[in-house]
Amino acid sequence: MKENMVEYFKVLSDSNRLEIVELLIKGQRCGCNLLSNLKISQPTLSYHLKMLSSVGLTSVVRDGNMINHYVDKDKINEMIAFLTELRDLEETSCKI
Amino acid sequence: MKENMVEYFKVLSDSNRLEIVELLIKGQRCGCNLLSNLKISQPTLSYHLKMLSSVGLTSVVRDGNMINHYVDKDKINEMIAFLTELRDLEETSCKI
DNA sequence: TATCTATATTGATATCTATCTATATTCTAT
DNA sequence: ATAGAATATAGATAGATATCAATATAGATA
Repeated sequence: MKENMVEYFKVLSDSNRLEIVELLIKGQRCGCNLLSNLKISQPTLSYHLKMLSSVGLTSVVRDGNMINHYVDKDKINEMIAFLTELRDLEETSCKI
Repeated sequence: MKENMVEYFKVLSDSNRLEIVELLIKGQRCGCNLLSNLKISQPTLSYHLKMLSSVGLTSVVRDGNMINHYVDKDKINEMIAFLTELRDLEETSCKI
């Protein structure tokens, strides 16, 4: 669980990738569409999309020439659950 | 807001730092205490603690020789709020 | 089959990151 | 004032990261 979180945080800790997720969460899009909304080259976009899918934050579905990407909201929910549990960990006096 | 999130994600995207946050969230601790719970050198710990506090995820309070660190739970709540809003962004048909 | 479009890969590179050892600083207490 | 403990800084380094231009691949269609 925690190792997954480190991966998710790492993948979301880039402004272009976070932007991509914000675009995709509203509905699936192809790379060419994303490209027109970002200021990066096509190979760089391809690299970021691979990072996102490599940890499962996004998945793809082919549609002819285009490959549509979409966000796996379950992964977002996992992050929310993790942070909520973290926040709610009880204080203890056992520190050693 | 979003730029803050990129920073928070970046800072939490390291297993040692996430471990530190998990330890601190249960109550404030000094560096020497953290050190005994981690497998890193003292300068490396100092570096990580600085990263955490530089984005405001932690703060410090001096207690004699020791410096106690604690997590700012408001920042965790900000992350939860951001991810929740992200997840709940409505789908639209306007993709361009 | 030839070509066009969308996407992926390669190779290069500049910058950033995590880590260490060695040393310095800061504060307390003797 | 000196010594000890906790913490910070400096300098070095191996490895990771984001980026690009150039090129390759895959699928659709004329």
